This record gives sequence, structure tokens and C-alpha cells, in this order.
Amino acid sequence: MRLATWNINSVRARLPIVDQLITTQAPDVLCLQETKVQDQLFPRDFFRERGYVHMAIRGQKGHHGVATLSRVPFEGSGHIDWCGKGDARHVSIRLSGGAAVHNFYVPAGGDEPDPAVNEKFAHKLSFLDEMIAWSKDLKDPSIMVGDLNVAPAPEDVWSHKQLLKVVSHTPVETDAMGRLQAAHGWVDAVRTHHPLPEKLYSWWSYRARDWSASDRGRRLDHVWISPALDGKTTGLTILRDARGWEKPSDHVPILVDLDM
DNA sequence: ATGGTAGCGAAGCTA
Repeated sequence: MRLATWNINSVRARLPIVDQLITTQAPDVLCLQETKVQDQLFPRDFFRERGYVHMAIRGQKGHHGVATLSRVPFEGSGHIDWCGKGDARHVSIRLSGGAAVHNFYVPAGGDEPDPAVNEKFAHKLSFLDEMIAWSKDLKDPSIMVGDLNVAPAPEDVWSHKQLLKVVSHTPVETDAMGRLQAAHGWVDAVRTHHPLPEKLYSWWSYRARDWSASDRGRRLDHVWISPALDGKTTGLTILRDARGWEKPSDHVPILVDLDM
């Protein structure tokens, strides 16, 4: 089974390159973040026509939004209302066989990395704290994917030194990511297949003159699996090329092949 | 130190 995760920064604006991903990579399960559309306006027919007839969609007007589209049936879906804000930042499905797929869009956190003056950063830290508590109690074999908006290791950013005070790579965030990983024994499947110290990015700003030449990227998108599923991933690709596609997202897809 | 781009939805906010 092949699973893809992708922050597409508007599903409606990105249909041509979603089609390109489906045609060239043929994922069975597609986890999208930042769909930026209300559920009644979600392009269901587009996915249905391409065989993704099983859909778990959770959107809201204008911002955020996640969706998991699948060619293989799933047994149920759900979501958690993180921080009690009603944001569409998480949707889960249960695959036949029992494994859950949790699709996340963690808050970006604004610009100022101080929770005392920036409520968006405080929200991000609270969200991560709730994920830690949830992970401690998590029993089911699970796959957690999505835009976690944290680049944990020095090799996950273009310049560790220059990003230490930039939201996404501050010590308080990377520490939280470490505690999140430990809380369930999450295995970072990207690093299983592309170990440190290889530099890896999944996001490049729209604001660069030449994203590829400057290559100032960050690894914000993740595929984590339960210890019980360790060894079930047979391959994993960060599709850097997609950043150069026509009218791209600022994030690229991650593809993981699972023996299950 | 600053500003650069993109999407939503129709001005400014978020990223």
C-alpha cells in the first residue's frame, strides 16, 4: 500500500498538480492538509473520478482543513477537537486490518516565538502538549502523518544557527517534538529511510527568488509510525520535484510504501 | 533589518 501526505495550500487551487501526483505516483491513500475549503465545496467528484471513493473530509472556511482520500475502503473515521477551538486540523481513519491513519495540520505558530506575547505560538505549544498526552494513551498501531510545522533536527533546516529563534525550529518546539516522539515510541519513518546526517526538507518558502538555488528549506512534514509497525515501510520518498511543478504548493508530498 | 509570495474572499489575515 502506498500512502502520500501533502500540505497542498488549497485543494481547489492545486487540482492540476494533485492529478499529476495521482498519475505519476498512484498513492492508495492521500492525506491532504491546508485544503482551505468548506466541506460542501470540497471537490469530491474530482477524487471520485480517480478512484478515491472513500473520503474523510474535515474543512472550514478559508483556513486549515484536512482530508484523507482513499482507493481502499476504511472501516471508520473520526477526529479530535484539539485545544477545544473547533479548528479542522485532524482527521483519522481506520484501515481494514486495524491500523489507524492520523492526518494532522499542527498550528504554524505565528512569528514571535514567545507564548506570553503571541497567542498563536501558545496555541501551537498547547496543541503539541495535547498530542503528547494523547500519544501516551495511544494503543492502536498507528500511522501519523502531516504538517507538524516543526523541523526537529539541525539537519532538518537549511541553517540550524540562523533558525534557532525562528518559529518551527526553536528549542521549545524541537524539545516538544522529542517528547512527542517518546510518548508513544513513534518511529520517524522518513529518517528510517534517509538517516541523519542527510539534510532533508519538505517545505520551501514562496518568497525566495529561486527556491531551488537558495535551497533554504525546512522539514516540516512527517510520517511517524507506531513501534508495532516498524519494519513495515518498504520505501519512502520526499518528492522534491513537486516544488518545481506548475503553480506549486510550498510543501512537497511524502510517499511511503507499506507492507500491509 | 527588511521584504519577499500565495490563497481566501473580497480587506486583511494567515502562512
